[in-house]
Amino acid sequence: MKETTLKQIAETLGISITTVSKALKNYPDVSAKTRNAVLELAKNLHYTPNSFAVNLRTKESRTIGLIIPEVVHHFFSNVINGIIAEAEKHGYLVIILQSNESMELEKKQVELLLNKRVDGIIISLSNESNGDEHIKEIMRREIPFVQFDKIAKLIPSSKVIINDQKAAFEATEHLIKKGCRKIAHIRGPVNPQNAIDRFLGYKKALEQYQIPFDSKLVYTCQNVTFEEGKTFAKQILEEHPDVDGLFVITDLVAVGVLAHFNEVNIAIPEQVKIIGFSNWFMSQVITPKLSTVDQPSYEMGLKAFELLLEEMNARKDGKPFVARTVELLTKIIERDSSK
Amino acid sequence: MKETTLKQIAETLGISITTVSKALKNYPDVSAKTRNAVLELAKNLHYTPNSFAVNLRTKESRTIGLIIPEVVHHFFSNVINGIIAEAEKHGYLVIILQSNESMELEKKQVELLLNKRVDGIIISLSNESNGDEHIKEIMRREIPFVQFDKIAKLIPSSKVIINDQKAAFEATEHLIKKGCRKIAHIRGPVNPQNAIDRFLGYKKALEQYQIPFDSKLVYTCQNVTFEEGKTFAKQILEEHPDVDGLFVITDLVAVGVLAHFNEVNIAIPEQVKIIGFSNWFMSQVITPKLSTVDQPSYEMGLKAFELLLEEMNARKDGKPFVARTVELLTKIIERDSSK
DNA sequence: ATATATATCGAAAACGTTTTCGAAAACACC
DNA sequence: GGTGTTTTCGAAAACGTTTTCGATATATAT
Repeated sequence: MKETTLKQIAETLGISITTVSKALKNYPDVSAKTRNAVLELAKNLHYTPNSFAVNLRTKESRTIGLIIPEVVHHFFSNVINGIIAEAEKHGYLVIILQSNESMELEKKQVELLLNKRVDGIIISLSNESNGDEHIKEIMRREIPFVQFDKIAKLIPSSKVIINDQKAAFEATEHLIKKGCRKIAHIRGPVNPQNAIDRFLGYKKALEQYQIPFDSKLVYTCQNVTFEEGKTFAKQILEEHPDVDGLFVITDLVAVGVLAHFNEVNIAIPEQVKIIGFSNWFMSQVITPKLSTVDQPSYEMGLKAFELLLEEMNARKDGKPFVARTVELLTKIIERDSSK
Repeated sequence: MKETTLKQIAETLGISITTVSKALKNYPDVSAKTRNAVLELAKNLHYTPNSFAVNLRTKESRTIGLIIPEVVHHFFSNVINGIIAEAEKHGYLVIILQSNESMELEKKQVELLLNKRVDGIIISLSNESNGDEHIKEIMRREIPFVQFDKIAKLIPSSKVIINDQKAAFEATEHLIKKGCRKIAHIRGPVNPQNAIDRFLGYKKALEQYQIPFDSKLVYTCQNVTFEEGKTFAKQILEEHPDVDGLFVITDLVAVGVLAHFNEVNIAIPEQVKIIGFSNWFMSQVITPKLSTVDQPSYEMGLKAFELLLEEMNARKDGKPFVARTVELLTKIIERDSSK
């Protein structure tokens, strides 16, 4: 029941371990005869190289690490999908860790991956995190490293992002063009770059169309949940019953808003028009169907791995590597909630 | 920029590698003085053991493999969540692979994981798969192995399941008790055990309440998608306009059904009552809210890892190991679609 | 025949750790 | 000062692979 090794093959064939290894790896300096003998015996014994030994020798494991805030999340699970698909295509496996939006956990997990000596790391920062020591440590060790979506701008790694500010601008503009004049914004938490950028985009759109900005109309999520959407919907109705437009940080929260509005019979889109962000699946299923900003999640994962692969290959060949930032395009999707 | 090794520490301290190793692992046969010297130097040099070498020496990697049909799936992403949370707690990392419901891919991925020499494997079978050679190979090699949800009954590994037949029975019974007398069933694909069991549960409930079973009322999914739900909804209305109850293999498809019924203004639950399966998040968000069967997905992941850990530990200690099957409880959730 | 080129092989080092086992040193006791 | 015990250390093997480099052996050319 023992695993087959090069040694065993060598001994039964009466040749050296070296030759067996070379035969299996198609080195030119082994005769066709011995090569065939080795290949056949290896096949019969179901030989597969011991990856632990290969890792030690070659100093790489063909495994990368991925840290994301939440697995159960339409956007992130699509990204995961893109990453593992592309990674598998290139012979890499993916270890997935979840930071639960906690900086402390994220720190531990970076450490775990570094100790594990993965060949590269892809990360989307937790809301609490922003280019802290553990992220810098990755750069210091020169581990191939890609950030996506929630990034630390100042860390000079490769990045895959969308233009959050532009997308938010367009979403807000969409509401304005539909006739909204008093537009509230439910924004994400204070820290994450994309929440900030989306807020700025919202503000910029108001400016451009000469609608006065009112900070009272901006509500800030803590946990970015369905329940928060419901709560804010209620609060908005109480504090600003004349709001006629609403741009929400993400569909999950927007759906919470819709749920509450439905409960209290607010007419949508007649009284209030709503647009979300990220194009979650359920947004096309809810009544009324939610307008949103489409974000190419699968493609983001794919690109993130591509960039990582670039860096891994460059470093292997000792070539200089310059970080790249890829910006993917978003698209306004108009549905019933803003008609 | 080189990594610190035991050798370096040993040389700068003028002692042997052996002693350094022992000091770091708290062996009793090293004096307090040398131990402290080692510990301090190790800390200063940021020493972390080279996991590749440790893997080779100890023959374990503290990494497990997980193969699931689809990452972007409410049920499965919750399971992933449970598994990686529990694994991390016990110092294990998780490599995730996705079979895309393809047996061919699943086969390749099992091979990948075996070659990688993971310490254990957790799997939920693809629809095309059912205890074929690649699964048997895992057992043959005596790799710790747990199946969950979509299992091959005849493979004697540990398993985490729900009682699909009983749950389906209860779902159907629920419709009957609400007054339904002509109940259709949209079932899953032909192969998977849980689709079969749910179908059997449906049939059994009809029998028990003396409602004649009619195979014309059973529709079989190919891909288990939202679109399929819409298609079947249309088909059912055409072929059996007097259907008054509908039990659907999973919420995603049931939501598709609801979407079509909403479009053509079928009154739900008045004309047709519907119940789904798995309690997807969106089911409480759609109008009308979908009744369903709650399935403890996170807990399934957690239990799956627990069982795997049991086997990994037993095998490490050379103890005999007997596979266990854990059955988790389901619960009918009554919402508006079956009121 | 000699010299040169080519084809085929294997010894050995290296990757960095863990663990066994024996040796040396220190201590205790009478 | 001899004997026995305990403490502390290190040599060496082992895990299984990859790769360098030198050694043969064979073929080619002069």
